[in-house]
Amino acid sequence: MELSTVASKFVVHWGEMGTSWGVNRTVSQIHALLFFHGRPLHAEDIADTLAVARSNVSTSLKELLNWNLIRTTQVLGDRRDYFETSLDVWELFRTVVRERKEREFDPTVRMLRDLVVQPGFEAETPDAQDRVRETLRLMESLGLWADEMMRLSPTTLEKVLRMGASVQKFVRGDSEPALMNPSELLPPTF
Amino acid sequence: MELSTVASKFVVHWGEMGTSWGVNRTVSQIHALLFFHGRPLHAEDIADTLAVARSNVSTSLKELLNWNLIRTTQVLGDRRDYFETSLDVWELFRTVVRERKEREFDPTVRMLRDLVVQPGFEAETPDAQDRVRETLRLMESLGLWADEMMRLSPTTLEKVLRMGASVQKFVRGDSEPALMNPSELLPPTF
DNA sequence: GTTTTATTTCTGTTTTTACTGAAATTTCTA
DNA sequence: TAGAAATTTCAGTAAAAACAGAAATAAAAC
Repeated sequence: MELSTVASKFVVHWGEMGTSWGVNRTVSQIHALLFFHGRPLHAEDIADTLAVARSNVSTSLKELLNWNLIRTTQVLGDRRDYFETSLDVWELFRTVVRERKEREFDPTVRMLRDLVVQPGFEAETPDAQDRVRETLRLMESLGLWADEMMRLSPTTLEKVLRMGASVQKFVRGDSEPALMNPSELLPPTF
Repeated sequence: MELSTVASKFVVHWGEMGTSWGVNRTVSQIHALLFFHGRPLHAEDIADTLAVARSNVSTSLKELLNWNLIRTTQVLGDRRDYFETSLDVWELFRTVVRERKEREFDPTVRMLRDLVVQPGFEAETPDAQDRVRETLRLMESLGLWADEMMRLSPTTLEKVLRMGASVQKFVRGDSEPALMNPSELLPPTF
């Protein structure tokens, strides 16, 4: 498959940023490709389009599956696996946040919880103890908040965000606050 | 300087996580050390304590300065530079968010803005166009929101967070919503 | 202005990560 | 169940990042 200039720019940039987002270039390029293309692709197609080794694609797809960012689909009369991603950016966003929280955040919270109950902890200076406890408190608040937010439906999440930004404009007199029906805060499963 | 078991565990873990947070081990270990220790240290002291090369510390300190996570201080009668970090976790948190946003987020927003006005863009399928525009929209909302949030004082920021988590518990009937005086949402500079 | 002290820069090494291509395995098909 | 098609694993290579130690530079002291 041949990429248009626009598609190519999108995919290449996403790939470059991927490295600073904690995944390698190929992984984020593949995801960008699937997202932009909008329809399922099989591994070989991806390898051709991005000009990377077939095996590299295999590894990267497995990683994307682990991130819950893609899923496999089947095409009638074709035994190959096809891969697709959600086309809803907000859902993708939620998935990324959830996964990154689990990998990059939760382990530290556990470490801190562990630390403050260790026998040696009380021997540290009171100030150091306070700082560690404060760190734990911050991370726990943040984690709790993120969990709640990620529980919201994409639509609601978007509104909460816009409201958050607007509340402050309002207090500063820039505009009216956004209106929102609290019942929308109910999780989508309700 | 000899680290206690607790301090060591804190520093080592922070260093490990650093790699998944986009900075290298030494950089985040140094920051963890300065934070835990709570008082200014000079480069050699840091190198000794962490058992890394003096030159490595020099590079890492420069990077931490770039991140605005540490600053230099002077000690009377000592020509060496001493380094210290803010001891307020919330302020540190704000700094990290601000910096990461600038490096890992804003460039992509610019790319997307650029993309949607490129001549070739209209030639893409309507669905692909929509997805890119939606991505841009999401990132712009998120960026705006983050900017607003990071403008708040640490104390207020903490309250907003707790409130955010509590609103939803309330709608689900778990508890009363947190109370908050809207005037606290005024930026600290007011 | 020379010596001492502190810091940075630079070069080469080590370590880690990403990737390729081939081989092995699995899965389907006929 | 043999063969073909698709996928994964693996071993080796390439590329990138982190780091050490030496050399160079800068800053202060004498």
